[in-house]
Amino acid sequence: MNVNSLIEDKFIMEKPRQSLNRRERDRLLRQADILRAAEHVFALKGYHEATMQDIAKEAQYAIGTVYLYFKDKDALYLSLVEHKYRDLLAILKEETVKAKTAKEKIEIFIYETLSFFERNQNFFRIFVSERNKNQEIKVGKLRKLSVVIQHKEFVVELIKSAQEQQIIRSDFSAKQIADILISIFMSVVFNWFKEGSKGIKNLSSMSSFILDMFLNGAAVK
Amino acid sequence: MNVNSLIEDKFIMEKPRQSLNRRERDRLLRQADILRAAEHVFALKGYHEATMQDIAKEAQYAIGTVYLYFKDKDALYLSLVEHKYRDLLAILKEETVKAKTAKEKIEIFIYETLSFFERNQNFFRIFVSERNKNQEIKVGKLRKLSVVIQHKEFVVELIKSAQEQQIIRSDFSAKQIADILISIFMSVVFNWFKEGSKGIKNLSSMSSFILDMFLNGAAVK
DNA sequence: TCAATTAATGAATTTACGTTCATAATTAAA
DNA sequence: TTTAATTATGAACGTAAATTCATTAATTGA
Repeated sequence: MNVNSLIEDKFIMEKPRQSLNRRERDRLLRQADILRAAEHVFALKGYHEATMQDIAKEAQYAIGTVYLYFKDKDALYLSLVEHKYRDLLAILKEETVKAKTAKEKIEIFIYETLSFFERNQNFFRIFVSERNKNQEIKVGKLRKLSVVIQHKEFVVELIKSAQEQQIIRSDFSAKQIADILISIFMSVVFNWFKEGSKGIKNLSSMSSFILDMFLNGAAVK
Repeated sequence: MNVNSLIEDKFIMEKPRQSLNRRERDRLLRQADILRAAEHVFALKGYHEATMQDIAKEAQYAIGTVYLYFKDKDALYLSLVEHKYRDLLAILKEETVKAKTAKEKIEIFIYETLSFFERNQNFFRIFVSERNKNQEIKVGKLRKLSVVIQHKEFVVELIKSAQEQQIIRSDFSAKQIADILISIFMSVVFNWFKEGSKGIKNLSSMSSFILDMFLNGAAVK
């Protein structure tokens, strides 16, 4: 073992490492392809009625290929939900720190979430059904993802600090009120999507409607 | 054909009619058994993960028997949803006519719906998922039931008359606001069930919380 | 260019139901 | 009690979808 052989070795080692990295990149791109297709199909049909064949077709791969990238249907679905929630949470955290008051934070939360769903309409349907899954006693085989829980906790924290700042009523738990905020939000977004081209509301006016409804309710003042 | 033969005929006709009625009664009782079991299983597992075997077992019948009473899984599910919605709607209509103002009607609506779901906790889960089905683009094979639509329309009418009486804001459609009311309602009921024995709130206090939240929002006044 | 390695394919297999149906048990009629 | 009619049963069947795997295609390295 002379110096040369060591250099040689290192050189040899480097190459596979390089090509492995490229492979990994390609692999991720293809995974992303499949995730995009899955998002579309799951949103359209829901978890149970979406088939792996549907997803493979949408992604323009053979069905076997899908299984090279995801262990099974479950893993594919969970990976999808996880990625999207992660993106959403990252945005929310990044944007809300900029605000000073709790009320501003809630405003930003609503605006950024709306804007996220405008860009990810398909995911909105998955978000809704994922949220309902939390509400079932028996969640089938699909485990509750930690990002989903983190997202929920994030909203609860927003409300909690608003309660501390006397902006939100404290006669009910932050959890209860956070759920109500999300409920109102989903109801409005759903109607927005349903109306489609007709009721093109801009994000700001929708944000303020949701905030107004949440803070002040539906009564004539 | 003399008079006697006519009388004889009538007598002969009567008997089968009688026994048919008893049979029908028995049949309905057994159907009700199966519906009860189905309600339990569908609530626990959701439509897709509930199996006919599960339902048969819960009802303590063999699987073949279930098919003597319901054409298929779909028919069983739809029959269940239809029965329950019918009951709920009947109560709501009966009770709300008693009120004079639109606000009173909304109060009664909330109270009676809460009280219905207290008696039909299993059905609440089905109600929630049925409601989300309406929100899907592609509803699979399960058709949208007219009772479900009627229920929705009922709520919209409540809001519409409240808008006419200047109780509810009119800057958004009755439909939009009705959806928000239902959303808030479901969120609160869900939390109520989840808390279980801990947070035993009585119906009246919950009703007034929902109404207060809906009319006045979450802000500190 | 030519192995050799890696990735893609989709037919074949497995599995999990929904649904049917020949058989048995029960009830009613004679 | 015997026979006929009705109801219940669950093993067997069919189907659709998830998953696997032998084969083929593409890529890489020498």
